[in-house]
Amino acid sequence: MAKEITTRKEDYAQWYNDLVLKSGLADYSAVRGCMIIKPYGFALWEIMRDALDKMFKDTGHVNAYFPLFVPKSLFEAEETNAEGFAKEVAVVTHYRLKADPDKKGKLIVDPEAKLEEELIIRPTSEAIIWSTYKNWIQSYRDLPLLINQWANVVRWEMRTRLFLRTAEFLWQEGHTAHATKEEAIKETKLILDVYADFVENWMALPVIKGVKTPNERFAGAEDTYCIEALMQDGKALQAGTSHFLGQNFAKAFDVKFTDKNNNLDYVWATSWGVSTRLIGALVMAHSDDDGLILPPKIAPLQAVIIPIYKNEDEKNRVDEKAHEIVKQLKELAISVKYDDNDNNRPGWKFTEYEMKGVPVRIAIGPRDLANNNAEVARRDTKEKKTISLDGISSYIKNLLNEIQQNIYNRAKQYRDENITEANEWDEFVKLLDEKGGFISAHWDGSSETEEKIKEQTKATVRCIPLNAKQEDGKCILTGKLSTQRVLFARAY
RNA sequence: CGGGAAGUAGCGCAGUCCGGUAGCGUACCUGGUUUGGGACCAGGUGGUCGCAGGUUCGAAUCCUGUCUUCCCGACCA
Repeated sequence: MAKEITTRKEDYAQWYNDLVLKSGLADYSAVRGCMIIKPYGFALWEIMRDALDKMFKDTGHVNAYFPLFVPKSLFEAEETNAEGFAKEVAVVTHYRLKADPDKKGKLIVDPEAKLEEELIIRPTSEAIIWSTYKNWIQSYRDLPLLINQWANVVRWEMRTRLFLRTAEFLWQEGHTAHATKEEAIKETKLILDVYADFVENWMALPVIKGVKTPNERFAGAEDTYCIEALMQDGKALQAGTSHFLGQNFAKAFDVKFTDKNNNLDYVWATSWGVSTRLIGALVMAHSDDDGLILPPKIAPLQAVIIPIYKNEDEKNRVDEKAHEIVKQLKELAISVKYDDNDNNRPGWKFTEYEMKGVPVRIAIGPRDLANNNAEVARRDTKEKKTISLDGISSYIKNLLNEIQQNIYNRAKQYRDENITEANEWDEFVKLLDEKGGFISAHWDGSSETEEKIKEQTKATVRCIPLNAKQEDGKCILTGKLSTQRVLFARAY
């Protein structure tokens, strides 16, 4: 049977869906817009989560956990934030069901059990966390407070898409409190660097660090920093955000501290998060028609060994060699599986592990045994080589590093080739329609202009790059003066 | 929330116009032959046709209502 995944750029959404569903990462739930992360997908998330978690801890953060339910009165305390999320929160209004008097075996919401105050299911946890921080912070000695939480959140989106936009998703959200504005801004940027480091070095996905325009800013933030990545269909994806919240939440929740000079002041805050959306980014950035391509550093399985045999005797001889290789690879901390399941034939296994994105495949059969060889295939280039069994483990260790680097280089080359400068409006529109990717152009800095550009082209300012050089120019739409280019793109 | 499409076996679909025993592919089970890129042969299991009403001797099929999902917009990480 031929592989069912077919890629055509115009059917990118369908291709992406098929890939996620068939590679064993996730399923759709019967509950609208929610996803089920399958064991393989969760293993991938665990690796990503553990790597990030370590990076947070290495930078002085600790984990905690806060409630799923947020009383409406707390939720509405920070007005900008509340209004920003109001349209997409799930609301709990009752606390009990009862038997339906009209239909046997059915239940109805008990009208007697209406809550005095509705509970919001967190779309993000600023409200519940800051109402708690109020009690935890009195003095500068309590600061900085550097807390992260791994949790699920719910945002009732009109339209959902596996991993990229689901009604419920898993993420981490950091919430920190600081004595000074400078320290809080430093924290915001530190986390941005952590995110960029993780996405580039673990996920092999190059990103652009930047600041959001006021239109795209997180509701309740003073500044939103972000990392932006480019997908293979030319659309941009926001991969992570880090917000400088100023004193907005401290004021809304009355979180004050006494400083060294005995002055009372509001604390300065940050919040930051990345979600299971990163898995979507990974799939869309690296994969091909044959399935997933996972960077070795986050692949749940880095290598797989597939035996080829015609009878028991051959199988026994292959087994012996395979177990030796497994042992050697494990000594080098390489995750490996010997798939000697007799139910599937070798060809089936080849296709299966390619679909799952396993970086390296080792095949051993009688032909190889006779020559003390194995066939080693790499997923990123699909190249196959015959390698001597002597020293094969170190060969594979090097190969994994090479694959990691190659996947990154490939993505970076593609990304760089798809950042195009535009200086005229017609050129700008043409580039968006025909080439896609990031368009680097001047913008007059006004929300109205950004809004007009979005209406006419569906493109938004993805970010104002942090490392942008200063350069005089004219706004792509209005012709007004501008001092630096910003990145536009159509985005997910 | 606006515009389109679809709900029939685990999955993918045909059948619906024109009402008359529930079909195909795949998966699954049994036996045998196979095994270097998703094997083949034979036999078999599995479905109150999304749900609720209605018309009819008879409804997957016609009518009414309803729920859900997908796609395209607006919103969003």
